[in-house]
Amino acid sequence: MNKQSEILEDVFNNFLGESRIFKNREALRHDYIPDYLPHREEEIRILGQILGPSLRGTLCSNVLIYGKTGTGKTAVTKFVLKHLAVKADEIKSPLKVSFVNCRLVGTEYRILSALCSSIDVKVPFTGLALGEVFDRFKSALNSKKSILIVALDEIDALIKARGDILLYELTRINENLNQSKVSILGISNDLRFKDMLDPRVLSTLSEEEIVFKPYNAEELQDILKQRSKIAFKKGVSFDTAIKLCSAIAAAEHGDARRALDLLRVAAELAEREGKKIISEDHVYQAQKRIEHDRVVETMKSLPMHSKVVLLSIFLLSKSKAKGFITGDIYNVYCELCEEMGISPLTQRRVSGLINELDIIGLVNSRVVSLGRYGRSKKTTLGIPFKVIKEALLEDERMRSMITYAPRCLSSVR
DNA sequence: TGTCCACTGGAACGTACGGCTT
DNA sequence: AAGCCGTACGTTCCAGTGGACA
Repeated sequence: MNKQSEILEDVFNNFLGESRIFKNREALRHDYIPDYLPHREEEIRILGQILGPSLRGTLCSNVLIYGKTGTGKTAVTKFVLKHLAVKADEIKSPLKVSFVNCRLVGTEYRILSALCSSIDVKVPFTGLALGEVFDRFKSALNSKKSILIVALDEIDALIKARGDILLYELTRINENLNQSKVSILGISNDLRFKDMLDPRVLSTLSEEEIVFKPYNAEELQDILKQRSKIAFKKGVSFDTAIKLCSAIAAAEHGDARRALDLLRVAAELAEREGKKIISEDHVYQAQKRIEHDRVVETMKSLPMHSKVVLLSIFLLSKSKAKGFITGDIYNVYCELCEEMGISPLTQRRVSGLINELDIIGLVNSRVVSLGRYGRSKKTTLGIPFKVIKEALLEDERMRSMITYAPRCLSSVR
């Protein structure tokens, strides 16, 4: 066996052999639902009280659950629904529960077909009109006496993509049912979600509301500690890593998902080094890795012109100037387009593209007035220069332009 | 105090395209 | 296959604007 074969042999054995760190890697994934959810007793109790009446066969109120990402909305809901289903089974109550993630499921059709399958109605993958599926759903409900609790996770994705027609129909469904009843539980992390709704839908949907507050650093620590006990083997040292992960995540909106991701990636890095100690350094490395992956992923999905706009801002950042107005960016953009042989969009459109880049966090822009010199948006890169550079290098067309020196740059204010 | 810059951002409209219905 | 519809993306037009400067 030569040297290289030995190296690979080592690497593979590392994976095949038992992990030195992980006992149960899954426990650090954010979709893992543990038996106990720290610091969510109050929310669990409230949701339980709202859904409780369904066990007696009476209709319970519709609920809207709000909160930023990683505040435990989905976990608490799944936890309560799981216990509710178990209890219903115990007392032979005709209660059914259906949990659908609107963003993952995608289309209205698939949401409806998921609801149908939860009450044992079979519908084809495709081919039926929406109305037909809805009718089958209703008649199936009408043919038996039951209470159905429909949980729609990431409900804002449904509204943004399709408007609130399906939601409207769902909130009205009880008017046409005489045997069964349907309660809706909506989960949203977009706080402006309510503004997008038809007022009639909103008033029906939000009979009850629960708001999930972000976790603070101490609460995040408790969550990580609890998961670590399940995830890591004995003798693995993770206390300092947990403190740092919690502090980082608490500083950014108290997102438990973020904290768990950090810890998981840090642990994987430690594992790769064959260590049993997850150090602060591993956490910092993990932070970089996650940030890098996020930027590369978002950039991949960007339309070409958005990439060119981003490249323009990147090239401007290379020069000393700080904060560039739309006119400057547009000049560089036009030059790049010419150089790349594509026809440029209008300034109005580019201004819109900058706003879109701002929303996804790749750049920061704000409207400023320059007095005599007019009113414009000042834009800067929203993430470290190096990260953007790495991400741009992964795109073939952008790679060749990354060293380009725009002619118009000397005129930048 | 009024002017005027360099845009912003809303609105209406055009075009291309994919999916569904007929 | 043809027609229809909704959506995405882009253009054109234009009223509105904050504040430096004359």
